[in-house]
Amino acid sequence: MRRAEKKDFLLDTAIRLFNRHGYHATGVDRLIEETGIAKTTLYRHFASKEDLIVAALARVDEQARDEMRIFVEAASEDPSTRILATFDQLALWLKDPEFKGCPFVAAAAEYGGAADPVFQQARLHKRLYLAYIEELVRAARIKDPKVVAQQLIMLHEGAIAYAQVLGTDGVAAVAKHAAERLIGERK
Amino acid sequence: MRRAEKKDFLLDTAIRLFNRHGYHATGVDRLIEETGIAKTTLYRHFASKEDLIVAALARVDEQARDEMRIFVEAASEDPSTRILATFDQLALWLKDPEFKGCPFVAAAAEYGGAADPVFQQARLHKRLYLAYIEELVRAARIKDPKVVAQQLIMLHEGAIAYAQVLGTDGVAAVAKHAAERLIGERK
DNA sequence: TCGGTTCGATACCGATCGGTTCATATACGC
DNA sequence: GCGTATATGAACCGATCGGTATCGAACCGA
Repeated sequence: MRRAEKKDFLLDTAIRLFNRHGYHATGVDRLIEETGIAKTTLYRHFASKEDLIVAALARVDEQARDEMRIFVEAASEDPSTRILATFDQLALWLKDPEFKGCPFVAAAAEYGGAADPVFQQARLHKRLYLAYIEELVRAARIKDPKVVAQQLIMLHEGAIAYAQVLGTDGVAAVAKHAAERLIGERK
Repeated sequence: MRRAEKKDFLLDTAIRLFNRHGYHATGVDRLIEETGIAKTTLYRHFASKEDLIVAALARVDEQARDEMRIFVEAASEDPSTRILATFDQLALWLKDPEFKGCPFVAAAAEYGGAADPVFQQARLHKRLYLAYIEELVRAARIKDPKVVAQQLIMLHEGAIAYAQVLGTDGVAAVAKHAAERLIGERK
């Protein structure tokens, strides 16, 4: 395995473990045991566990927003339909057996200091996500795009939290119906 | 300080520390240092840290739902207005400088196993909260009360997550406007 | 083939984790 | 006033935490 491959393998495994057990609960020893990669190698790629977490979040952010963008663009050309398609992509995520709630919200909860790099990375993701949704809303020529984008994000986040604690059955579809009501007759 | 007082003091302090730093990150040693109560005494009241967490969550659940019920009943007699009042109570919570996101969602994230007592306590709270909202929706004679209650819960949870990561300014009001749209013309 | 350099596995570091043991202090029944 | 039961604090437990030092192996151009 090459250098860069090892780094990616570490990150992917870390993401899996962090999602499954949480950030504090996932020890560095566990990660090196799971990957078979030496601790020294890990610390050559990442200065600290915090650094690793930030890198993992950045990777998840990139993947998640890419997948969403690709899905939405493939779903439809109609701007309003594209907005609703975000909830179909959400449904795919919730159905994943590895789904355990939003990694960014969890990270923000475990590293709550506003100055904490982990928290800032989580906030960055949400900002970028919000900006993307707002972009979709503007494309649909909906009034008050900022407010509507916030409301759509809330439906996303709410569906994720609901699914995490109470179960995923039909949650995304229910959120999608709410979104239809929010963006309908509002141009 | 009497026995029962010590137990309450332990629980209240634990709740504060758990909210501020997370569950794994808050050590038992830190809690006993903060309260000045001996570790032996703590373990006489609670069998384990997990037991303490469950008790803390149960206490927060009780307090949160009581406060919401009292606020809503004082706000109005009109069922629809009462539904919207839940977002005003939410606004109060978000404004609290100690606010750090939903303690139950955080607990569910850190103790993700569905069989984990901590997770089950978190789920119990959400179930009771959902049941209360559904009760309000039924009182307002709104169609599809189960679905609408789910959507309102999603707005609550979404507003909480949004506020936790991106800031609290005006979030509850924006969620309230979305709720108005969801329950309007739907009887 | 050699000398030098980078790399990785192991053993180890002090600190802290959740939890327990035990000896002492205190309160209370007789 | 005395003996007993209970509550307490402090010292301690093995395990694990994030992070390092050491030392041998693999690899490099010459």
